[in-house]
Amino acid sequence: MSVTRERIIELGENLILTKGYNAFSYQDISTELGIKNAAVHYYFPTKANLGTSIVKTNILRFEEMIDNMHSRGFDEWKQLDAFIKIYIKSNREQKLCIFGSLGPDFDTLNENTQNELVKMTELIVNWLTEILTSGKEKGFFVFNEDAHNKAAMIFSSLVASLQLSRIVKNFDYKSFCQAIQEGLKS
Amino acid sequence: MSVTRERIIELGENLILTKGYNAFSYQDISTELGIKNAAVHYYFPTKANLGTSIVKTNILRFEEMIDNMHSRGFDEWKQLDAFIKIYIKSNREQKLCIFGSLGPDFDTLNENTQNELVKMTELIVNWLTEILTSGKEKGFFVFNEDAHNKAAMIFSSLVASLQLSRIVKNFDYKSFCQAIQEGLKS
DNA sequence: TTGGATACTTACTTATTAGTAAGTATTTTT
DNA sequence: AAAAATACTTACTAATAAGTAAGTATCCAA
Repeated sequence: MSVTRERIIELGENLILTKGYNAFSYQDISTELGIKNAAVHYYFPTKANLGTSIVKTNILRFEEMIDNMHSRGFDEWKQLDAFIKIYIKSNREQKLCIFGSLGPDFDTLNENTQNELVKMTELIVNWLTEILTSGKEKGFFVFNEDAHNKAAMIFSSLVASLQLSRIVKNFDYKSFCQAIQEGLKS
Repeated sequence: MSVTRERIIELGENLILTKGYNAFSYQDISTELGIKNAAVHYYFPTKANLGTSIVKTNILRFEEMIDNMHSRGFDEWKQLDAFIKIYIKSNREQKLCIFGSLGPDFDTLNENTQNELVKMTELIVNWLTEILTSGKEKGFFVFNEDAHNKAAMIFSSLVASLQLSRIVKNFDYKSFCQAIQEGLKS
């Protein structure tokens, strides 16, 4: 596939994660890549196409990560840890996650982009619910809440704390993530 | 104070909570109020002025709620419950909260709006930290995490789950909030 | 070597945006 | 009754947005 196409997706994603979907323009992308506005439209006729492709890329990336962890035989702790490490990296790079960025703009998104975002979100929450359930069965995790609620709690915590971390000074993101993990022990 | 001015703030806030800051325009407001574009600029010369006023209004509203709860002698459980009820109401109205809406757009906001948003966020998180701390001392709440992290966890959970609720079908927001409260018991 | 696919650029259009200057009607104050 | 403040409207401007039609250069395959 085209290098330019991939760079547009990468840059578009970064723009969504920093400025938000409705604040970035094709001009932002074309200027950064040293190409013209119309060249971006050549690959992605509409902004909705680009948005949808970015979410689809995130879905693929997540599915690959899960496959990878399964083939490496990661246990529930290791899987949760790998997931949390994604957020620690995002925080280090001063970025939000794709759900936290696109979520608030949901109503303004194209139907296809909305559908992909729903798919991605359900994929993540269902996966989290599953590893919490099996991890609890194996005695790894201890919690009283319904597994789906617990998954939603952990996911929500990670998502919104990326925003908290940008806004509240001296917010210790790593310590926060450790607290989430500690909370699953006793 | 002017009725129109207050209606602009109210409508502006609703637009932020549903479409997001960068997706709403003065036209949206003027059309809805049956006035002209320039009339909105008469009260709020720039969009940044309006944004800042909306956040300031939220700060005042929150401070009034705290004062009110103190004068009514609310204990820590009742205070937390009142706070959570705000979110349950927002969810019922299919709205996000002001932090969850403006947070992702932080970098695109005017400096004054940013400062007010920081103020509001610290106000909420510090208040939550305080009632968690005193509630734990009194034996009301049980948790092992650092109080500040626990406050950030509860706040983040409430914020991002409003987004989850709009996106994941059959998400039971009330049950989710109950799980948060149950988690503070044993 | 020629036809077509690929990867763009040039040069637009149309719509929407935030914002403003100047004017007007109404109410309030002096 | 006159002056001034209030609450707008009219009529714009300048910038930026998404999007498009038509053209060009390069490369690859038949």
